[in-house]
Amino acid sequence: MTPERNKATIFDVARRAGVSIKTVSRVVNNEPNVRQRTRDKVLRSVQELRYLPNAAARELGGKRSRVVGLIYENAQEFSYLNDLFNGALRICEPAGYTLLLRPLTLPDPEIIEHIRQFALNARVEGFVLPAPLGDLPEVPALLREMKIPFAAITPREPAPDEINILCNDEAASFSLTELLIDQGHRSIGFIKGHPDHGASAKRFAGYRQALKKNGLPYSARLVRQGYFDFDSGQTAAARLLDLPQPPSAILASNDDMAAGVIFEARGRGLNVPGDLSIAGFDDTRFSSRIWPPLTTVRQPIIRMAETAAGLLIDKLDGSDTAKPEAPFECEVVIRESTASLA
Amino acid sequence: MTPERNKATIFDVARRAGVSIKTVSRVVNNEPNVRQRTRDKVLRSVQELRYLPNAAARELGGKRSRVVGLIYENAQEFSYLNDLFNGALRICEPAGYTLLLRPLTLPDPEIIEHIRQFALNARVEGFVLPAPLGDLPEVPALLREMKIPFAAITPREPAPDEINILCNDEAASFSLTELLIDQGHRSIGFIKGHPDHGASAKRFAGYRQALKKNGLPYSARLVRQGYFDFDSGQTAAARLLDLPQPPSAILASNDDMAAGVIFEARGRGLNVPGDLSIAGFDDTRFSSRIWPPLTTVRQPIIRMAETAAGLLIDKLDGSDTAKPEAPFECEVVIRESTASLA
DNA sequence: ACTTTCATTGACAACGCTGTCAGCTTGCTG
DNA sequence: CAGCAAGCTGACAGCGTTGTCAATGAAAGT
Repeated sequence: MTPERNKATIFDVARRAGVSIKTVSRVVNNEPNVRQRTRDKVLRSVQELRYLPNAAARELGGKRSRVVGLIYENAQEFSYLNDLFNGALRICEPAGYTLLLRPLTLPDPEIIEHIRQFALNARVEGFVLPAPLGDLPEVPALLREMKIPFAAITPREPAPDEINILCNDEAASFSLTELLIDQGHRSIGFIKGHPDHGASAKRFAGYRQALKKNGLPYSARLVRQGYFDFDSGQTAAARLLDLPQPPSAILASNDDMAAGVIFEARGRGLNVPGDLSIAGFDDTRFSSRIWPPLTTVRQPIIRMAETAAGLLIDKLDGSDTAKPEAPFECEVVIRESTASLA
Repeated sequence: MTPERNKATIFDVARRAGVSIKTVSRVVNNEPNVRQRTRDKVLRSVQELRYLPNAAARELGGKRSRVVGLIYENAQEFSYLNDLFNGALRICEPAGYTLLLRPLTLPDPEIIEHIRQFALNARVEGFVLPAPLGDLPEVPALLREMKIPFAAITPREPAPDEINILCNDEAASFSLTELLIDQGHRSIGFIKGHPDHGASAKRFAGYRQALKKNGLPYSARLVRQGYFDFDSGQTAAARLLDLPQPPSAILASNDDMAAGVIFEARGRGLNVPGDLSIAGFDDTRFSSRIWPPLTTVRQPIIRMAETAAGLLIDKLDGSDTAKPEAPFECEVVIRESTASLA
C-alpha cells in the first residue's frame, strides 16, 4: 500500500555534507547567509542523494503549505479552463507549489461557505481567481477577510495592493465592431454577456463606441441580453432575426452564444455569412471547427494565467515586486463567419 | 501572509472530551475499539471546536498523504476531462482525499519519468488512469513497480487485483452501425480512432460485426485511419468522399473527428444528412451544438470516474471489497446528423 | 474468588522540517 | 591589536498527528 518513497532526509544530506540540518534547510530554501562553498557542498549531496524535501514536514514545521487554489465556475468554457489551468500549472510546478482545482456551481447561495471550506481543508495559501468568480464582490471580500492573497483575472478595477490581470476587452470589441462596419454592415445586432461578468459591460461598451465613432445610430432593439451560454445565444438570435428589419450581422459576447446564433440561422435556412455575418469572443477550441469557422477575439489566457500565478507566488514568497501589469492585448481572428455585405 | 487557520488541535479536543489524544485520533479515523459512549463524547467536542485534523501532521505521523492523482493526456477532449475530474472529485473530496491533476503531453519520450516525478513530488498514493494513458503499457508497469495502486478507465483486459473500469464500446458501436443500416445505408464509411487507444479497436470491431450480422460486405476502402482529432477526421472524410463511389454515411470513432467530417462535407457543399449521414462517439459538449447536431454515443464518464475513484479509495483505505465491476452501458443518442437514405 | 482474555485507553516516541537564538568567524575600524 | 559589527553556522525546541506498546477495565471461564 505504501509506495516506494524517497528515502533521504535532511539529516542524511547534512551528514554527507558535514554540516547541520539547518544549513541544509537554508540552502534548499535559498536563504541568504550561507557561504558559497558551503552551499555548493550541500547542493552536491542533495543531488547525490536525490534528496526531496518532505512536504508534510515542511508544512508542519514552517506553516507554509505551498498550495495555490484555482476556483472556477463549473459551467465555464472548458478550453478557457484548460488554458487557465495549464498556464497556472506551468508556473506553480517549477516553483514548488501545488495547484489545486475547485469547481463551483453558480448560482450557489452557499458559495462563500464552500470556498471557505476549500481554503481551510486544502490549506490554500493563495488563490487564482478567474472571472466570473472574481467579479462577485463577496469572493474577494471573503479572501480579504481570511487574509488569503489572490490574483484576479477579471476586468475589474484593480484594488491597491491586489493582483489583477486585465485584458483590453473593450478595445477588442471596438475593433471587431469596426471590422463589421468596414465590411459594409449598417445594422449590427449585439448579444450581451452575462450581467455578472465584468467582461460583459466592457464588450458592450466597445460595441457602442465603434458605432458612435463611425456615425451609426445605436438602437436598443438590436441589443439582446444573453448569458454566455449556447441556448441564450440562440434565443437572442431568434429575437433579432424575427425583427421586421433584422440585422445583417450579429456580434455575440462570446463564442458559445455565437454558436447558438449560427445554429439558429442555419435552422432558418439562412446562409452564413451570405445572409448573416456572425462574430463572437474567446476563440474556444470549437470556434474554428464549426461551420463556418467563427470570426472572434482571442485572449492570451495562458499568458494571463501564468502572470497571475507568477505574481501570486512572488507575493506568497515575500519577494514583493508589486508592479502593476499592463493589460494584455486581445487579438481579432478573422474567419469565414463574417463577410462583406453584398 | 499566513491565512487565518483553524486553531483547534487534537489536544484541545482531547482535553474537552476528557480523553487522550490517541482516543481522539481513533475516533476521527473511525478505528475500532472505542466504546460508543466515548466515541460520542469525542465527536461532540470535535463538532463544538470545529476541529479539523491537520493534514500535514497527519501525513508526517502516519505516512499517508491522502492524495489521489489524475493524470491525463492534455490533448484530450475537454468535456471528457471535465466529467472525469468532476466525477472523481465528487468521491475524493468527501472521503478526505485531495485530487491532483497532472496533464501530460503525448508523445513524450520522458513520460514515465514525468509521471514518476509527479508521483514522488505530490506524494500520490493512488492514480486514476484514464485512456489513453492507461492503454500505454509502460504506465501501468511503472505504477506497479512503484507499488502505487491505480484505477484504470480504459477498455483493456482487467489484470487480476487491479481496478479497471470498462464500458461496452463495442456493443455501442454495433448499435450505431445498425442504426445506419436500418436507415437504409449500404455503404458506410468508418474512421478509426487513434491506434494507441484501446477504444479504437473495440469501436472498429463493433462496426465490422454489425456489417457482418446484416449481411453487408466489408470493404477496406471504406475504412480510414484517424487519430481522434478534428483534422484527421476531416482528412479521412476527404479521402472517403473522393472515392468513385463515396459512402452515404460515415461513422467516426469520436465526435471531434465527426465534426471534421461535417466540416469537410459542408466545405464541399454537401447536405448533411441529406447527402451524407454522419455519426460519432462520445457526445461532447459541442456535439449537440454544431449544425447539424450529431448522432453519437454517450458514455457515462462521470459515473465511471466516480466508480474508479471510489474503488481506488476503498483499496487505499484497506477496505478491500474487490468485486469486479460490470462494464458501464453506453447510450446511442440520435440527432439530426443521420437520416434515412432517400 | 481467581485467573484468563480481550476490548478499551493512554503515555510517549517518532515523523522531517523550520524558527529561534546563541555562538563562532570574519573583516573592519580606529 | 583590541573592539565591534556583520556574516555564518549549529543546537534544539516545536509543529500536530499516528504508531507502538503497555496499562487498565470488564467479561468470561474455572
